[in-house]
Amino acid sequence: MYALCDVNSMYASCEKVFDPTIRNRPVIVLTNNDGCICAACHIAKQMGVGKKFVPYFQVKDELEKAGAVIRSSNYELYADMSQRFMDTCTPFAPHSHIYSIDECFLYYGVKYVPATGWHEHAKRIRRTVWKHVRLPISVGIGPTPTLAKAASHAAKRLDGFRGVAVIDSPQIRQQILSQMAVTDIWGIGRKLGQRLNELGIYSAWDLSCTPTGLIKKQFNTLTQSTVEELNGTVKLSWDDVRAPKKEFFSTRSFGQRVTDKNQLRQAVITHVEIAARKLRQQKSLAKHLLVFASNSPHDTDLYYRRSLVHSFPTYTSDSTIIATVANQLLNHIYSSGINFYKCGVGLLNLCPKEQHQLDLLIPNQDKEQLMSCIDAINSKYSRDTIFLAGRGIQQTFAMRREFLSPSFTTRLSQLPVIQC
DNA sequence: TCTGGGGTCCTAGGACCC
DNA sequence: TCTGGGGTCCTAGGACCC
Repeated sequence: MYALCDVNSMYASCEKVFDPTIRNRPVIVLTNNDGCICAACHIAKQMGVGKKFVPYFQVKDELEKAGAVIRSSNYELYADMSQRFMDTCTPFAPHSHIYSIDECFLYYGVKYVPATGWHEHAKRIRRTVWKHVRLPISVGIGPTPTLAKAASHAAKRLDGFRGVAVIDSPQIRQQILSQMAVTDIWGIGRKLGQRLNELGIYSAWDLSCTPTGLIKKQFNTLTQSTVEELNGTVKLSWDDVRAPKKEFFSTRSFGQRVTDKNQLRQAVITHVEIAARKLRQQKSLAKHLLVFASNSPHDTDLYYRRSLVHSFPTYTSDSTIIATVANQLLNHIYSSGINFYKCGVGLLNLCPKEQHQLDLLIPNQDKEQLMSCIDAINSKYSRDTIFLAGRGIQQTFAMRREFLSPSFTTRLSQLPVIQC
């Protein structure tokens, strides 16, 4: 069996943990640069405000009228709370996999059944997370990852489940899938949903009843696997769920437009550090580096976007080597007179470090010890303890975060204060 | 006054080669 | 001069997820 533990409105819930004054109010959290809405607590949802990913300025008045509390994204807080959540969930199963900042897959193997039964087990996970971390979660359990996802959807959205759903019989499977739209299924988005609707397939249950042959013919094997998973056949094995990433990106829009080459360079180097750290964390090496920068399509009719790909002579995960190349590529990407709005880097074409074939003629130039030393120090203290000088000491392109809450759990100076 | 997220994977199509 | 097949590599853009 598979379980999916999922924090309800993660960012909004994190904001409420250390601020009792907003617990009974609608809370909205914005994306980077306070651009769009990215989370709304259940009170906001009930009031019908806080639709995900609409630009904030477009709904600002509406939110004000509803008396909503607005918060900027506080990733320091969410990342720390996420860690606590994961640490609490993972001991409940022999295998676990962190799927995203607010979701965690648990895998129990094929035969295992908890002594208390699945339902009680799920409730225990939920209660424990609430007790230890004060975050509300949903737990969905099912025989395949896709059904666990569907169960978690039911646990969160459907009446009568109260945060816990277990798909352990054909009846309950039908009951849940019939109440879900096809687009509520993991892997079925807007476009696929439209095409399925045209075939008369509206609910998840409709899809599960569609012959897989037809789906394979009209769509692809991936969608076919989804249908089989809905019917209880495991197509996404535990290894698939945990498959290593094939590329890593770090990109961000600026708080203010950037025109200065040096500022753009600092941003790109920052992204190199972030992407390279992810790469090393996965114990992978990259063959290709992509660097891009662009203006905003909203600013002007003349959309400017340049991206370049560099192929390293040998696979690498060395931040200094990657940064040097990124810096060179930037010379061809930068153009004066452009109001840059976004930039980023990608590390592509990865291979596992232990499978890497060394080149007979090109010596390996990765400074592996230096990189692991930097990673060790930065993970022990702060990400910014040791960094490449090219990133700059005083970055002037900082994000706009007008409504930022304190980093309650990660900065001594911002610890919550209880007044008696 | 200004304000429009971030990440990963896949595919179609073009360029080029033999 | 035009045409044919098949392969690789690269790029842009689409689709999906949170």
